[in-house]
Amino acid sequence: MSPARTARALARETITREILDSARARLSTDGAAALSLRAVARDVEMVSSAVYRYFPSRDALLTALLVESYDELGEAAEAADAAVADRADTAARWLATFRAVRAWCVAHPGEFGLLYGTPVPGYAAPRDTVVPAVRVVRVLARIVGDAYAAGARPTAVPAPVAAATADAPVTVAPGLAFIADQGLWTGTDLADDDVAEAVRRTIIAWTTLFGLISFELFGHQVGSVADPVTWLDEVALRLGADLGIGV
Amino acid sequence: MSPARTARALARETITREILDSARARLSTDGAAALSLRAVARDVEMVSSAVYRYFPSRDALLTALLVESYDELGEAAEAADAAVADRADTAARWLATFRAVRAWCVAHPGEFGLLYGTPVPGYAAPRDTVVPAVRVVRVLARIVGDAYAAGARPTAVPAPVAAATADAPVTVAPGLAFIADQGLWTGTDLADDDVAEAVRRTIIAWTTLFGLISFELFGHQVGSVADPVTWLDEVALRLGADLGIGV
DNA sequence: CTTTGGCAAGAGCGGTGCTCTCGGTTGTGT
DNA sequence: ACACAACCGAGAGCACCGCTCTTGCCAAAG
Repeated sequence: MSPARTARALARETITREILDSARARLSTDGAAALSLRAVARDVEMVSSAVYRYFPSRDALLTALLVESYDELGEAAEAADAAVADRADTAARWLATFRAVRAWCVAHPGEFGLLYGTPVPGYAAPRDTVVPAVRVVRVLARIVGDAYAAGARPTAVPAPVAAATADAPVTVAPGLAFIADQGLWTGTDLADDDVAEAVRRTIIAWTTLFGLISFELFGHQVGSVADPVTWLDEVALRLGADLGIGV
Repeated sequence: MSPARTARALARETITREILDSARARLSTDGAAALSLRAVARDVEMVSSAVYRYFPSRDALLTALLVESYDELGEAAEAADAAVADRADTAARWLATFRAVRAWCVAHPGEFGLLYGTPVPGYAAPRDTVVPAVRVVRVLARIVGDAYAAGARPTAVPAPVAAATADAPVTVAPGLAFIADQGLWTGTDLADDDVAEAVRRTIIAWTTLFGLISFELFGHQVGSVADPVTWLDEVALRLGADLGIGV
């Protein structure tokens, strides 16, 4: 960017990219926990110690991969939503987002494992990763908000749930605070109860979507789901219908 | 068992147990992928090569841990269901099972990572693991079957879902073949459509339960869910209500 | 032209899975 | 009672890993 594109800066940029690409390739074959800095070094034909000039530690490399992957996934979700021409067709946007998220994860199983799988043992993701991490659920929330602004409403709470949670405290409250912060749901004249209900179901939808993909990629669906693609479509429809999307 | 409890056989049994226990402890601290045979050897105060007398490879040790953990989790689920005195109260059994599954997973995060997290890179689970692996979902299916035998029915399919899947092939068909095989849902005079719907929702329920626990244990709920325990209760109620459990 | 600093290379430390060999112990058939 | 076989723990060794430190080269900046 700013630091005068000298030959040296350019070379550094190129090599950094090569390292990241090789690391992501290794991610899919070896898994995040077993990501080997030496193996990456061999791939880019450098000595292992040289890689440390670009990333001060294996953890730093992991963080870079984490941010890059979260951003790619979020970008894919946002692009899929934005590609639906009829902005009022929230059902189509909802389905497109579900499909795009799954498609990215299936195309990048290694990165998915890094993002949502077993945490890498001695590694804790730094703060920088939370913003890109919520991009996907932000897309979902925005679609819900648009649907409600257009008059849609969540379906009624099932009677037993309503009875059991009548005087229970709202457990999800801090939950999607950023929804309010970022004004995703302003413009909707929802009652507070409807907002709470919508937040709950949005979180459930995201949780289920993650469960679907995780089961598929980690091999827990063999013999129980014939076709993951149509299965995901159907579940997406059901979750959307609960939210009042797609009437 | 049968092979005459000689002093040697007894010692072998004891040491095998010690190795397994140490390995499971390490599982929680280091993660499944980084499980080090040398580390468990140090824990049981043996030389690493000696451990190979008990498990021919690290993979064999992993398989043993996998089977043992699946069985423990399945046992916990079955015990929770069985502990509900009023067998007709399927809602209570449903909730108890959800709670027990979560409780076991929270108490055994390392084992959970092994069972449901990122697959260990060079390791593929052998056939022996599929039987214990389905015990949990079997418990859920049995409860659903009991509810339907007592007259419960799944709630109506949301209109948009019904419309979209009207002429779509059944994608989940082979799915819970073992439900029919093991006669979990005999005694219910369900229409074929209701059976298909119930199978779908049972799978969705299990998928969502897994997603909930995974998000909680892997740190994707921070800031979005205040109290995982009451949140799980509520989601369990909702999923049960969709299935017609808990009217 | 000199100095600063980025960068590749290599040696070295302690860790890993796994194999092989060497004695000592235990169980068993004669 | 003895001998043979099976078993088992210890140790050395191989090739790999992440990471640190030192050395020396070479381009960029003054």
